[in-house]
Amino acid sequence: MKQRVSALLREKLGREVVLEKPRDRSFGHFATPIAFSLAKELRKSPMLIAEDLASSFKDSSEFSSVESVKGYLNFRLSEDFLAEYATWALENPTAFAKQKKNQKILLEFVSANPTGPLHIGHARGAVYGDTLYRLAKHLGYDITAEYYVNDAGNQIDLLGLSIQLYARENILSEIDVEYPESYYRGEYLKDLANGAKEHFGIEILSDVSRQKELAMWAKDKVMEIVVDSLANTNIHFDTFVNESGLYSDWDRVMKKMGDNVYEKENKLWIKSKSKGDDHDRVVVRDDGRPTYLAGDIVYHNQKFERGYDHYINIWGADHHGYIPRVNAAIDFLGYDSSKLEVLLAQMVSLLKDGEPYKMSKRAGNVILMSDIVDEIGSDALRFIFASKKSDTALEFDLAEFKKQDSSNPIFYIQYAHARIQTLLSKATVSREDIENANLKNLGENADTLLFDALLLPEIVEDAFSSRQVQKLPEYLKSLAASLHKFYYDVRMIGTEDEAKLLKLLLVVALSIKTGLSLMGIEAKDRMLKEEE
RNA sequence: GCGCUCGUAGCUCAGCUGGAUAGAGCACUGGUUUGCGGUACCAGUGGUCACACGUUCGAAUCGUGUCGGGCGCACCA
Repeated sequence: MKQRVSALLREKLGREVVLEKPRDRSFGHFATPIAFSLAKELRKSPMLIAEDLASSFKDSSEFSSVESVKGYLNFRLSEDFLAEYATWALENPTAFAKQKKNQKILLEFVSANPTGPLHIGHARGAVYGDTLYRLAKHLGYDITAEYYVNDAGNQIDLLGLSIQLYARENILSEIDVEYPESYYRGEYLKDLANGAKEHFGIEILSDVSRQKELAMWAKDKVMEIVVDSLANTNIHFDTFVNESGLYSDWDRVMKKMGDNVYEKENKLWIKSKSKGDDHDRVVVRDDGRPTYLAGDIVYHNQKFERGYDHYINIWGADHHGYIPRVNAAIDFLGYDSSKLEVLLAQMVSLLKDGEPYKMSKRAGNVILMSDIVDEIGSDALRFIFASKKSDTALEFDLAEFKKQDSSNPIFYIQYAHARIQTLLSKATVSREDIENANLKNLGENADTLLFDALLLPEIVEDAFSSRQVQKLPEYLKSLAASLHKFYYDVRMIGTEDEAKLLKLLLVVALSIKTGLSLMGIEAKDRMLKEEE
């Protein structure tokens, strides 16, 4: 709709026009302050310009009125235009708000180390990434969701060690097991230790020389746990790339970097400082082991060789200092680093009884994503995280998070959808009558609701292109509110307008359902009643 | 110290490519059924948009500075 209106304006004025939502709906559907910016050039008062423009739209069929108010230009779409659009949407529900973009995007997110289950901090990036993915898919982008598995390096050795330590104390009942500070703890080690015992035999639990073997087996098991808990939240990946599989390409990639790599102190460095990084960075240590960055260089080379138009990485905010060196490496490889967009998901900090609650994988007191999902459900979790702007640090109380009442708007939205289904089931007219009804002369309230429901395509486009996923839940909340209000203001069943009013509700339901599905949430047809 | 980022109602957060009286939910107060699930609706209380200066016809929004919070400043991932 908005596109249509801007196109008309562009034609008329020969320039791009900023369209905005009027503060008050009585002003119309769209508004523009264009007259203010024209005032200077034309040396006329904004009021006069707006008047002139308004009268020039008198004959257009898209608008029922175009008015100038205090220099603003307010547009009201015609009933014909809205009715036609709504009818089209109902006839093509799967095409509603869809587009066909011509761009191949690689989206990498979560990419948590396979050393333990996902905790609540990972959930934020996971929800954010998956929502972006769904939006992009709907908008017709050719997008791939990828998980980078860091299955090489110290943390994997540590996993093997941690399993053995757990087993020695709890399965082999050794006393005086000494724990280094950096080992992992947590319930999941128990399952891994028992699983290893079954798979390899009990000896592997105490044989230090087999730590590596144990770790390589365990990290795959951990990945199964991770994938499983993501799936429980409706998050799926198209591809997984293992760090350990990338190093066979090492020599070729280094050659590609040319003289941007040099040797010093028996280590290998890249000249990232010349690209704005604080220092040059080590990629291979003097004992020959590659650093974390080494893996990322090979990985990003592989990404760019696969030939996408655009790359998005979602990282935790604590990795932001890492961006310059990765960009430097991409440039050195001969690719355009501006094609890589890094989105940072800010930290999630927890409060428990009003006190900051420190999670640490190594202390074993992490709040697992799967625990929260068990407790409040995937829908509520997704809604909460998708509602927050990703670049704001988030703080919440654990108790608050567990509440399942109206303080969580997902229930409010679901209720709106369920309410519509109830009304439809009580209809005294046939489904066919409803679908064929003419959406005209609905009255002001209904007209407003219809317009709100048809706004979804703009929201989806905006939410994705600005990477501001929270715009979708915001919209759904306000649409649900409009619906609830409408329900109280207007009686539908049994009235002579029943068919067209229910058709209007079908449009609202379509928007809610489509919007929720873009957040990985399924719209409910009925709410479970409390008590029996 | 340097870099990134945030600072909007008691709380959790929207609004930020400058534009019409600063929004929502929660909390608090008071109301709403002869009407389709009251898990809802309506109304009210509550704001120097951290502070200062600047740009502008116009600033929560842009710029500079100050203060405050978070994160980073590894050959850890």
